[in-house]
Amino acid sequence: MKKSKAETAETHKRIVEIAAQTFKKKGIDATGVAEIMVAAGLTHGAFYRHFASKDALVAEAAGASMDVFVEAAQAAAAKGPSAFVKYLQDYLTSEFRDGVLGGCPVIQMGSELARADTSVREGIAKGLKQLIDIAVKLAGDKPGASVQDDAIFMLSALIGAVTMSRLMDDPAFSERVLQVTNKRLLKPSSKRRNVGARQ
Amino acid sequence: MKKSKAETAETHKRIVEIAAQTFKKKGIDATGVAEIMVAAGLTHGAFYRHFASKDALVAEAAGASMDVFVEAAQAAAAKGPSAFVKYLQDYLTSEFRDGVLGGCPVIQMGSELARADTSVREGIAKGLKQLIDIAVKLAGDKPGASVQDDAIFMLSALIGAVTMSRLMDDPAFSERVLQVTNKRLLKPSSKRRNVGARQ
DNA sequence: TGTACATCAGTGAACGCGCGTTCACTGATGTAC
DNA sequence: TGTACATCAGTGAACGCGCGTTCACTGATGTAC
Repeated sequence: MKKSKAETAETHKRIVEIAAQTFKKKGIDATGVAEIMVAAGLTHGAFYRHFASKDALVAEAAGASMDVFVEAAQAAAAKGPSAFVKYLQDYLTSEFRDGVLGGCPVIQMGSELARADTSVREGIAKGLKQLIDIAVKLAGDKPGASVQDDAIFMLSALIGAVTMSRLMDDPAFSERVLQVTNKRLLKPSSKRRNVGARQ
Repeated sequence: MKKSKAETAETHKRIVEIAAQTFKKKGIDATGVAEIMVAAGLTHGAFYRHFASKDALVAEAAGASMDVFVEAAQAAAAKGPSAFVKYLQDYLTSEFRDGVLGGCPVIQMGSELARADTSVREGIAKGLKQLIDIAVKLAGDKPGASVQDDAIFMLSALIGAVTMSRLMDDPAFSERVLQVTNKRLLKPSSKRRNVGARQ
C-alpha cells in the first residue's frame, strides 16, 4: 500500500507532532515508538519508513516543538514590545506551566534533553538563541552587549520560574513563584526592569 | 545470610546514595533497579528487602539528594551572607552544572520529577522551601513579604540559568548564561541587587 | 551463659511484559516505454 | 494515453533484550528460654 508523496509527508509530520506532544507530557524514555504510531493511526512497523531510529524522532520532535514556540514569539514580537511582554506573561501562567497550550519543550523535557546527544540539543539551543535574538531586537535602539545579557537573564529566569513552579506541591506557592517572576521581570506598571531595558 | 541491623541500615543508605547519583547522571527511567544494586555490590533480588518498589526508591533518593543540598546551603549560611553568596556562585559554575560535585536534583532530574507522584515531589518541594527560608533568614532585619519574594526570584533564576546552560551546545554561550546570572544576581562588587536586598 | 529457634538480608532463577528494531509481504503509486 | 513494472508506505509477526517484580532457598543474626 504505497502512499502518495503528499500523504507520506503529511503522515511524517503527524508522527512528529504527536511525538512532541507525548514526549512533553509523559517524558521521552517513558514513551514508546509503538504508542506514538498507534496514536498516529498506524502500526509500529511503519515507523522505520519515516525515521532511522527513535533518537532521530526525538531530535525532530524536539526541534519542531521548539520551532513552534519560536514562531509564536516572533509573531508576538512583530506586534510590538507590549504584545511580546504579554506573550512572555502567558508563559508564566498555570495553564502554560501544565502544558495545556502545548507547553515548552525546555520546561517539560529539560533534564532529558540535557542528556540527549548533539543532534537533539542542537535544535533546542538554536531555538533558545532565536528567542534571545527576538528580545534583543525588540530592545531596539539601546546598544551594547548588556542588552543581550538582559535577554539571556530574562529567558533563564522565566525557565527557572516555571521549572520551580512545576515542582511545588502546594498550588498557592506554585502560583506565587510564577507571580514573583512576572512582577520582577515583566510587570509594565512597575518601576522595575522591563524587557530589554538595562537594569 | 541475615545481616545485623547496623549493616542493613548501612546497605540501605548506600543504595539510596548510589541511586541518587545514578538517577541524576543518567535519568530515572533510564536507570534500572538491577544496575543500582550491582553498583551497591548486591544482586537485584535484595532490592525488595529495602524498598517496596522502584518508585519508593525514587522518592527516597530525590529527598536524600535534596537534603544533602539543603544542609550544604545551611552550613554556608551559618558562616554569614558572603559565604552564602559564595555557595550560590558555586552553583553557577560549569563543574556544578555538569554534576561533578554531586549536582542539584532539581536541575538534573527536573522534568522527570515534575511528572513523578506526590511522595517524590514532596521531598523536592520541602527542600526548595527550606532554601528559600535560609535566604530569607540571611536577609535578616529587612521586613515584609518582598524579602521572601526576593529569595524565590533568586532561586528560580539560578535554576533557570543552570537549566539553560546545560542545553546550550556552544560551550562559550553556555558559560555566558551562568555568568550573566551571576553578575545580575550575586556579584557583591556591583551596585546591582544582592541576595535578600530589595530591588 | 548456652541452646533452640524464629527472623530476615541476600542469592539467583524465573515471571510476564513492553521495549526498539527487523523483515517478508501487500498493494497502491508513480515512472518508463 | 495505455501498459508494465519498480518503488516503497504500511502491515503484522517475530527478534533479542532488559525491565520491575516474585519467590524458594540459604544461613547468619538476634531473641526466648
